[in-house]
Amino acid sequence: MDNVDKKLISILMEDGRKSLSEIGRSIVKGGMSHVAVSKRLDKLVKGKDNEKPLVKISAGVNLERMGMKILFMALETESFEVTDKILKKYKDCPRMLMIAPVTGRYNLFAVMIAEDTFSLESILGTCSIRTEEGVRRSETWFGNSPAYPEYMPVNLSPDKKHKATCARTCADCRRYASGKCVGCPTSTVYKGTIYASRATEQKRGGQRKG
Amino acid sequence: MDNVDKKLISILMEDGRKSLSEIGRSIVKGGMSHVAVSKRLDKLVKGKDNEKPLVKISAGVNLERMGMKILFMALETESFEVTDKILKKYKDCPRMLMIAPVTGRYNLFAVMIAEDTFSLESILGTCSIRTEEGVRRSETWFGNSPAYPEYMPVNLSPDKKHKATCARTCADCRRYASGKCVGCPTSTVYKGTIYASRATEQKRGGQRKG
DNA sequence: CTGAAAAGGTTTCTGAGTGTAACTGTTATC
DNA sequence: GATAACAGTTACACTCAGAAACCTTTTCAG
Repeated sequence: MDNVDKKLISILMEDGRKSLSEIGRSIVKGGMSHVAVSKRLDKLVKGKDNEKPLVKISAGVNLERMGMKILFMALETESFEVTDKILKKYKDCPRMLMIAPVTGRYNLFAVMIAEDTFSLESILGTCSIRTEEGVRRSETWFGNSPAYPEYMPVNLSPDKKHKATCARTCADCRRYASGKCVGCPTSTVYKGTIYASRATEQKRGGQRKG
Repeated sequence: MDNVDKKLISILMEDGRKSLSEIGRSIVKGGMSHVAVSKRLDKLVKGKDNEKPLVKISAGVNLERMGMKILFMALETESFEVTDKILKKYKDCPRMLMIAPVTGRYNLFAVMIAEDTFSLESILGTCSIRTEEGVRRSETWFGNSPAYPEYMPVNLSPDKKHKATCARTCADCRRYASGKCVGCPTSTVYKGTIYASRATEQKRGGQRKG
């Protein structure tokens, strides 16, 4: 990975859909052919066999405009096994923004998001990592959307075919029943409007095929 | 933003450069024309006048493959003014991964990255937020790259024309002089290989124009 | 309740963008 | 010094994507 690759990544950070030809025009003095840009990008995005690619081009969502609330969690787990189990279980949760093992007064850090502060409370008190077996203690901090980055990957259309990764059922939850929590976006009973749901089905006009 | 938009974002999260035609084929049953997909994407990515766009398509870098180390920082500042000043000053730092005001035992949270643990120590002890005026106390946690997300936006080719956002000069720093810190990626004296530098200039063969 | 405007979609057309193949010039290696 | 690997080029055929014109449904003001 040389400076040209780094410049390429830098350009694609600004606009991930910029055309190869246009990138070629601005990546080096005098320009570079779209074929050369394509070859470089392919190597970065596809990687070698049995290796994770170095780069991924992906859509991010503006958390502030979505009105998302954020939750920082520091946790102490009993063992590596517990940490591993939690990592596996929660990394596909559509509310997870970041999860990382650390060293210090705690050994696991997680950043999660929710539609509103009520749902955030539910995540915290009822259906989340903090209440997992093997978690000794935890500390949390609330916030509005972060100042940086403005855009984060959030799966707004999670698969509803499978059970929630946290293995909990909103339908049986008192918080959900009392209307204090919009529920899990992976469940069919989800009531919010941020993630895909019945509430956000298409309504306005549009010509159907034919 | 309806469920089709959410599906669109979801598809672009997997591959931000997928062609509009291909997206059209998979976004709804029976398919959708590339023109319709384009109109939707335009609205999401460009937004209305005077409004931040909802979506940004961007390149992310695999932190683990880059061997990045991570630093979680919780800080207590004296006032909103101090917090604001720090946010403005540090949000463009190429080592910043996330920075967010919070409520709780601390009122500011930051996640930063470094090439190695020595440089991480420098960030912590010498040239970073923790040592800013108006910061009462802080707590930090070290870690390797996060389990999720695998890809994060990191500006590998930061502008070297301007002064470092933190307004410090590596050339005068003892840590830098003694070889314990690779220095700031925005400076011309940067010695690391992760961000763009003289050490990562192109060397191998290549046909030049003509 | 009615008609215009807005929203969302379609088809068609055309220039711009992209993948493949063949080839050229450097650099590293044995 | 020959050779392989690497990084880039041009040429060409095919695909993609923006523009324009038009269709259908929904919303909303009067």
